[in-house]
Amino acid sequence: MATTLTATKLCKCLGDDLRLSLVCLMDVQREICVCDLVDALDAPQSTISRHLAQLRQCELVVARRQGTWMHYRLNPELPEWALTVIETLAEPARAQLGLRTLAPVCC
Amino acid sequence: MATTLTATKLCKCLGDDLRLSLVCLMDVQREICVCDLVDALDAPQSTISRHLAQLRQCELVVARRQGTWMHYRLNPELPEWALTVIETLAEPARAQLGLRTLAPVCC
DNA sequence: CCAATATATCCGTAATTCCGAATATACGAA
DNA sequence: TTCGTATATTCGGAATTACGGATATATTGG
Repeated sequence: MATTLTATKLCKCLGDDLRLSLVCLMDVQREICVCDLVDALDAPQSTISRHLAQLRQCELVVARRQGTWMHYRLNPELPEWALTVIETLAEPARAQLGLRTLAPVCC
Repeated sequence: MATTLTATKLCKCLGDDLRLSLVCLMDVQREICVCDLVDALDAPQSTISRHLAQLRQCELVVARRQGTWMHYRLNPELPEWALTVIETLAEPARAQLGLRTLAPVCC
């Protein structure tokens, strides 16, 4: 059920270290596939997948299937304000979370 | 215990309708006192106060006492990025939350 | 000191969110 | 069809957060 993205929902999505990491990584890299996310962030696959589902449900990200792989990226139809928030947070978040820009392993 | 404001913490603070409302109101009005907040937002006083305490603890807002009243405002020493996020969210949030610009009752 | 007002904190409970192992599903290749 | 890989979903329990009535604290005025 695709609900509209509200300010509160966006913040809820970004108010979690793991989800914020996911979003930040997608903000730099155009597209990332799940396996890369799984080994970039130190968390079990099911956890990553669950958070991705949440981001999808809020329409923050979209997925593209390529064979068995799923490629995620920020929803290109994100409202202006949402994108601004994400990009504003990207830098402090990267520092806070110690995100290394990841070299794509798979695909 | 004043901890540093991280991106995640900011988002957690803003990821709640009531707290987002509080922050938005402070973003327009320079300073607001609790009683005005209590009757602007439809919630019991203890709830408002609890959320204000949380915002204070994250150093998102600061309080000034004037007699029995407490005046709250956004922390003027907020990092740039945090302020940008708040101001970016202000408009969509106001729409989402149906915030009327409140006429100060007390003080 | 006492009363009144404004605000903060406590605390038990309810609601929400999070976790990750297990399991299911989707797809390509053989 | 069967296997192997990639990803998604389920589900029960743990952890976090939210709620609000009751109560505590702070301040002013008498």
